[in-house]
Amino acid sequence: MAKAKITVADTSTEEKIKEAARKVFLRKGYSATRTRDIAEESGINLALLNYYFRSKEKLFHIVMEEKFQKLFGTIVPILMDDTTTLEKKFELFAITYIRMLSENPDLPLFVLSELRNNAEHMVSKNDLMKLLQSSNFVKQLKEKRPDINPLQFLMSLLGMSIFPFIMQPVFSATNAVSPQAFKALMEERIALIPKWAKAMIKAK
Amino acid sequence: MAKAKITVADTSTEEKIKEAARKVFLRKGYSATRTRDIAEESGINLALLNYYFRSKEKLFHIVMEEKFQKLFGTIVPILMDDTTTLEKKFELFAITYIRMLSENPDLPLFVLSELRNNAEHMVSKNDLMKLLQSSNFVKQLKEKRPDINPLQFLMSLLGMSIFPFIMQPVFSATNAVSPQAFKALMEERIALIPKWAKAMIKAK
DNA sequence: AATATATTTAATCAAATGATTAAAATACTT
DNA sequence: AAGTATTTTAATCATTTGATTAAATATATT
Repeated sequence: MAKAKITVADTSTEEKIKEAARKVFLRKGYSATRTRDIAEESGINLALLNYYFRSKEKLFHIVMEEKFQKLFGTIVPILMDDTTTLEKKFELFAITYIRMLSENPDLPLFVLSELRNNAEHMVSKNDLMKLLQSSNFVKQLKEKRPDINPLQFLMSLLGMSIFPFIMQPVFSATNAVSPQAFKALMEERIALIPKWAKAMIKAK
Repeated sequence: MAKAKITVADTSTEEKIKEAARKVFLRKGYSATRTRDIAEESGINLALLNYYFRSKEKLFHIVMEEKFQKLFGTIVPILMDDTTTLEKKFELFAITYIRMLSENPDLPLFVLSELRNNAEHMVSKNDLMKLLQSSNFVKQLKEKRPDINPLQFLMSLLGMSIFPFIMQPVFSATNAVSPQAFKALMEERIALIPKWAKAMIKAK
């Protein structure tokens, strides 16, 4: 009944299940994932999943929390920094975000599509948007372009960065863009996005 | 055994089921949707779903085909048109696409997230990308900016347009942007996107 | 070693779910 | 109206699936 409190360094079973859960949930989403998939993927007995995490739902919540943080938390420090110029933020944003997404290509679709159904899974929900609203990035945007809602720029930056990864399934299935070609496109994009962002800021 | 071949104008039951299927599938996705949900939503007996469509899978496929076409087919005529300038295409694209998405806000997340799992559901897959590759839009982009892969511009345009709708669940759940405010932002975006696109094309 | 505690396993439950069937109701044809 | 085909319904199946239980094994504690 009393869970594994002692076994702190135990990354063995519990962590194996979590790792498998990350993999399967991210690939198939909550509803299409069977607890048996996770058990099989991690090579453990099905009952252990419930022994360690009580339920599919609870395990999912842990994964979701991690991934939400990864998807949106990554950019926060960059946008908050009040020692960098707006232009520099564009550059840091692009390189950080595109690189992170390249290593976690199914992160956006996972988080955003799961959020659609269960908004209650939204972690640190109030924090995020308020944080961004009060960021140095937003302040700088307002100074440069007081005529445009900063959210418009933010959505564009995020969209230009995230959207290609959301489209990747389409590219793959159509054989239009090979994985290698996609990777190259994303590397090229790291330079393009800040260039474009600067042009957008100036556009009248 | 012989299905309804005679009743062609019958939009009654069959169409009622399809309409309910559109609604439920789009809101919850394939896996989270139960055939009983669709039956209840359309007010019909569960067995009728299988009577008319054989299986959940088949019914889904019909809906998916429609929605895929709507998400990507909408822009094809605009991009193919060789009587309009590149700048005009930006404008037509933005107004057409944003307006369509405003009326179908959960279209992108539905199509793209379902496509992730079942790429086989991709309809007219070869056609789409080849069509775009040979479009007047791509030709014009190549002329103006031979140094940049046209796909980079296309992804940005699509991303800037589609991404806000994919983010909508986040906005709603965080109470950061009310539905009315979102609608206003999107209307504003209809003018912003072509302006930005023009600036991006010129950016060196 | 003996005992207690924690972990793992195999078997099983109960509910949910996609699908089918046989009968009833309705519509159509002659 | 009678007969035939189509549509609809209620009941039921067979699987799947999340979860539990009780026993077995391993690990720690004394």
